[in-house]
Amino acid sequence: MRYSRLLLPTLKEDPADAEVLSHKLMLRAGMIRKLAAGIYTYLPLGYRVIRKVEKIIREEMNRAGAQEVLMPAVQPASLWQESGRWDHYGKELLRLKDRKQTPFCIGPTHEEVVTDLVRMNVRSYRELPLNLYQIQTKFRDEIRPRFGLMRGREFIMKDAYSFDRDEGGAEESYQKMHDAYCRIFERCGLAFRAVEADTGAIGGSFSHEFMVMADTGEDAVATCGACRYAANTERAEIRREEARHSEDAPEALQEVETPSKKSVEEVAQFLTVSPSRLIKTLIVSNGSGAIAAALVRGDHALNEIKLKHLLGWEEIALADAATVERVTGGPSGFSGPVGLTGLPIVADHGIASVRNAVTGANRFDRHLCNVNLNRDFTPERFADIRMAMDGDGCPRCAGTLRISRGIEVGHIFKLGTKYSEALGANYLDEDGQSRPMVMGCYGIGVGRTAAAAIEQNHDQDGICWPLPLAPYSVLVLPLNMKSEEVVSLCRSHRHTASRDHWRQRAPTEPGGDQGKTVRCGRPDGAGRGMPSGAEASQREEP
RNA sequence: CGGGGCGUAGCGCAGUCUGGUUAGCGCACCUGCCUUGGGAGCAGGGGGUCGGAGGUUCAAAUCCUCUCGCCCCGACCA
Repeated sequence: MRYSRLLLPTLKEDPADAEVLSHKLMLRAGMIRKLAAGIYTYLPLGYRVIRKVEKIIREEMNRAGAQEVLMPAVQPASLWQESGRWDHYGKELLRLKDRKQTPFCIGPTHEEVVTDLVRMNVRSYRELPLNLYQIQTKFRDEIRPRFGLMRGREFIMKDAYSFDRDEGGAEESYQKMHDAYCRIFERCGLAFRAVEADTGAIGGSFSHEFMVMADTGEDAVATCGACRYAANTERAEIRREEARHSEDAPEALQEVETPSKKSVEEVAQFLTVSPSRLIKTLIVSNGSGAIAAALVRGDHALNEIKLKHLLGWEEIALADAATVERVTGGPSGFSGPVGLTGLPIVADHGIASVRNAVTGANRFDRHLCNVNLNRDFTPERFADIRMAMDGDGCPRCAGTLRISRGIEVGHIFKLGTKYSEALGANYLDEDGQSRPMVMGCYGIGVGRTAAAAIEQNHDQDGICWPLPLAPYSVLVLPLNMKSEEVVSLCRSHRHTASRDHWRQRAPTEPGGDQGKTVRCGRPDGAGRGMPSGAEASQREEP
């Protein structure tokens, strides 16, 4: 491709609406343009990068024995009603009607469609295991699309679905995908980690996320320095420390005035105690009537997902002010466990060791001091319901957890029989018995992977693509247009140039910073992350 | 959906508070000259229904009302 013919609208300044680096650089390097919130056009350069990511994915998926298909983006509501997700998926599911008023949706994911396909066409255990994948545009009507390709509403995703005879087979399929994903992200030149994750709305029994480590990542990851344990903080377990009871003797309960001091910091400062002496009481609701109280230490944060699973709820949110007032008798900000009745109280393990604690008094501008477990209040159960923090104990070994940021570029789930049972995807085993297939599903955000590569590979001058993702591998740059020799050499090889070729042929050896870029908008292709490797000139090398 | 902010040329902005020339500036774009070993220079030029609708006024980018779009902070997720 001749550089001068390329549709490559570069910008010298950051567009005002771009926040993160990968978004800014992709816009400035002329790779993407926005059509609407979270909806982007891929320009020639950007699409080449996308295609390179896809190519790596295809090769590794095929190598792992998966077969490529392409399923419809528009899907009948009836299938989603059958799986039960029409009512549960929420507003992210873009729903529409055709001219006959039949309801449809635009696929945010394809468990329903692929399970339907398989139930109609696979009958025998002889046909299993089966793994089908596709690379396709998805639509999720995200509440807040942001950061360019990092969280779009329309986005390109590779999704794969495995079908096995039994749990053992499903675990093998899962492991194969795990390994394939590792190869894919390695080949993309990314520093990543596979971490244990929550299964979220997709459902299923366990899952791993593939995180590209980057400070701008939206997810927090807890990793152990001593063993291989790594988990999303949504899920990360915390080693239970032996409760170290303080030596302090329990003192008499005392109510104190704390005028307009609501937050932990305010109260701790006002009463001159450490935040770890406070016990936070959070009233949560499942949105359909159920409420519960959660107790965590003042210096800890509630993990709503852990609590949600513990309570067996489908949804969880902090209760609104009116609900808090109704169940505690006091305004929000002053809740406490003492005298709290009529709802389940769950306590984090961390509060077991707190003596003479400070809690809300369930009265406006009042807190209680010297609150003690079992004397003043008794939780119904203790559990791990808080967020892992830097320095917490690893649940698997004696090591310590560290928290870092990551971008979720891939997610694999072991689904079990959730969808095969709902939709009747059964097969006949060797004994002629009908059994539900055991499923897994596996996703990669293609555009997000490209964006993550930029977050991880850039310098002050622009994008430094890992070579396997670079839009072009060589930029031939004739530096002396007056020399017919130089010009004709460049012309004659511009279609066939490869890096190796140019190493042999070009009079000038590429510089030491191949694949690296110099600046956005520079005429040598720098800043778009095109390696400015080969130069043709007549100057003698020193 | 709650909270905050922004819509003026392709991009980045000024002008709006305090209504009043032909709506400006930088980059980009076009033409000519010149230049060409790292984002050239000089001269000239094109491009705006000031997000939209309604209102107030002799007069609206500017004031009022409504509306649409977009961005940021929280719950969702590849």
